[in-house]
Amino acid sequence: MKQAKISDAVVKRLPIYLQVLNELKAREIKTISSQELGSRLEFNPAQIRKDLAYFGDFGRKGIGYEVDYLIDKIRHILKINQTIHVALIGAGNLGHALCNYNKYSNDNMQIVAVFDSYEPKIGTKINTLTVQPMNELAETIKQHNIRIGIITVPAQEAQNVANQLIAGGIEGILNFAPTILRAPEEVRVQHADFTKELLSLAYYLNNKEEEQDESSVD
Amino acid sequence: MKQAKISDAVVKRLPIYLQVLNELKAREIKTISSQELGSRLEFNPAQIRKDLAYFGDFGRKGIGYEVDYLIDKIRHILKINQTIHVALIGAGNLGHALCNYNKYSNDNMQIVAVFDSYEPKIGTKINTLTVQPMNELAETIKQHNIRIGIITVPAQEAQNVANQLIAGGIEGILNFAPTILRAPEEVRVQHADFTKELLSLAYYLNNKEEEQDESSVD
DNA sequence: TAGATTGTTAATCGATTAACAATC
DNA sequence: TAGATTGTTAATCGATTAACAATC
Repeated sequence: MKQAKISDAVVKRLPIYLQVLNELKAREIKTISSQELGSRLEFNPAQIRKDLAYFGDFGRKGIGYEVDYLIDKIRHILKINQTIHVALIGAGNLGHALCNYNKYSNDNMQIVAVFDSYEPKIGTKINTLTVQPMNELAETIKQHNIRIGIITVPAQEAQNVANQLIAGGIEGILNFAPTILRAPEEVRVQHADFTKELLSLAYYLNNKEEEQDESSVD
Repeated sequence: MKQAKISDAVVKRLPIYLQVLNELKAREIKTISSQELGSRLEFNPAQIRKDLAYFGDFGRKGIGYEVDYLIDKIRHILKINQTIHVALIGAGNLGHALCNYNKYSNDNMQIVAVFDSYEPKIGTKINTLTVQPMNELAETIKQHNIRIGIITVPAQEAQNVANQLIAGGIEGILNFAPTILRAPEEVRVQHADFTKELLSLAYYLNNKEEEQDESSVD
């Protein structure tokens, strides 16, 4: 265990490990080696061992990692052993989708409040939650000890919403709007913009390795 | 212009550049330097110049980059000057959200068919599209020259859907299901799993730099 | 014990950044 | 011309991988 500063690359991989481990658990596999975990993920086994070793000695030489134990450790590292309260701003289709995801996932992120600025939506229900007006945001954040805000409003409104979240004392933002948000350093902003994923996917369509063509761009 | 092989890191940044450039264009800014683009994105200017220079000499010394011209070039690189046909599998809330996004975005990705395996959904409409049964997938891919498939089904069904897409001759998959998909090398799979983003966000909540605590994990 | 696999150090690889000649 | 900014080379930094002693 070192607890130097952990690189973003490592942190990004932890949820991936967790995902596979959960699948292994569901299949009642008790133990896994970095070798095998690596082959499932197409990751280098040494990388996996190194990533995990940043946080502790979770494995056993000659044996590997115990699935249940490792799940628990990673959940602990990611803070999802404790429940984290989340607010969602933007009660559109995407907002609905996220609320549903929420129901089924077994991590302890919980959307506890939904907001929208569009008058007719206020007071409507999403599952058990009632859509609230934006002017209740700051108060609700305090009341429910909300630490993360998810932004699912159109791009033009996103910065404004972000500002309100920040003013309300939020610690992290997951932004689905296709725009760059400005935020103070102490507020972590994560961009979950699938249009970017889709566009970079497009790049690879005609660029399958050797068939690259000097003149293609120009 | 070199056209060696371009690293994933570079390709990931192109859509980000495009996004900012589009915003600049909307504000009728004609020209931008790597310096200023960098300050908006908190990217290093040299990195931006280098990224762009992989694809051509798009800038002008002493001046910077012409916004319109650069947009056009990046769109070209990403292949979104041409329309790319997309199929969406899974007509839930997330599927609906993506179909709507589609309407508003100005890139030429177009969802031209929607599929679902759940009987009652088949024949219902999402905007102008009619939800089709899975057994029409392969045929429709060919008919409409569909190159990308978006998977928005539950995790347990995702691999099965992916297999059908692959069998149908798809070139790229954008997977929203929180599971690892197996696919042959020539099919590019991009994971757009926001649960992972959310989880890594959680990590940073209590780990704000110096307040890190040796004993916290153990 | 012999075989397997970890945790970790050292070597490699690749990506980012600094610096600067070229030039608009 | 003088000032600005590119494209690109060289230097730096960081992340990945190989290798192996420790040990279950």
